Amino acid sequence: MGTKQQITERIGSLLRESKLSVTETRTKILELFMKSSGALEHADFEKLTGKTFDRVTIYRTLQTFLDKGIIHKIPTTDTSVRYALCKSECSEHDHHDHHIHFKCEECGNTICLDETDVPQIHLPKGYAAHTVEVVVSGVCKSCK
Amino acid sequence: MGTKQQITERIGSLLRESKLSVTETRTKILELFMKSSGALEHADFEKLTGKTFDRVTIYRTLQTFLDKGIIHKIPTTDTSVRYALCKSECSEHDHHDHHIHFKCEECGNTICLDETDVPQIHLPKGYAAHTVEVVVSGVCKSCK
DNA sequence: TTTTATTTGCAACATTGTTGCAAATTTATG
DNA sequence: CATAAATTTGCAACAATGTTGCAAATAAAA
Repeated sequence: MGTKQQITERIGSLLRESKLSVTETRTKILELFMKSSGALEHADFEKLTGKTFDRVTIYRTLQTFLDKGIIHKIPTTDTSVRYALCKSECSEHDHHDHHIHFKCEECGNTICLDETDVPQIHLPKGYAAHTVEVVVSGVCKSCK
Repeated sequence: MGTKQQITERIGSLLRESKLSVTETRTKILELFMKSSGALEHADFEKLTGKTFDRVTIYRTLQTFLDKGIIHKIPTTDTSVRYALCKSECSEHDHHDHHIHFKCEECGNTICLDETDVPQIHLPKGYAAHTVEVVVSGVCKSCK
């Protein structure tokens, strides 16, 4: 984890690497991602920051992070959109998140299982796969 | 496929089997599902029916169909919710849709690949899987 | 420190989804 | 087939979520 100071510095470099200005909103939101054990959705940021930031700013910040390959979206069957930090190998035009996602039916948390590879899918003839998204629902380690 | 007459009868039985009244809205929406090659989302119904039905009625109809196991949801990374018909083996408390979903990046269509099984996922110790959702993006047969 | 570029917050709006209730339709009953 | 009972529908009103333009504030560059 590291001290608060170290985290702030790490966030600073991450933003500068992505050619983004280092602002309070961006720093705070990245901090929340790093502290969190799982994926976050828009509403979480308003709660966790106590409405310090405008809704619009949060939307725009998340979009910017997506564009720069800092975070990725996780598919859901409801209208919420969940986001999680990408691994360091991701960049603006190249996502390398070849992991699956796990949603716990008990605690509601969604986490990235970074060690669990996305399986090979054997598609019918004529179909070309580009990306494969896997979301497993069940009971997580902590809730078992 | 069958004649219009036959489809209407099939829909009637399906609704009665699920202990639902046979109404115009429900018949029309099921008809659209059966005609459609892929998954549909709420907005499609308003378009396809030419605003014949109230938004609220469509929401409630889709929810009812979900509850009865007539349709299922497909996960997405945006705020839209996509629905598709379940296979005949599904019932109110028992879904048996063990297939993957394919979203074409060209035509935007989402389809159920009924012959393609959901792969076994080997989770880390401590995790219990309940359902596995797989959505593959790429280029479909027709767009290739 | 000043200039320039970027980001933020506000207002206003668009879209999507929900709830209560009266009217209309469907199903059950005599 | 007519009527009663149950269910479904449409409307109005609201809540939540997401978007856009623009002026003020902040960060980066000079």
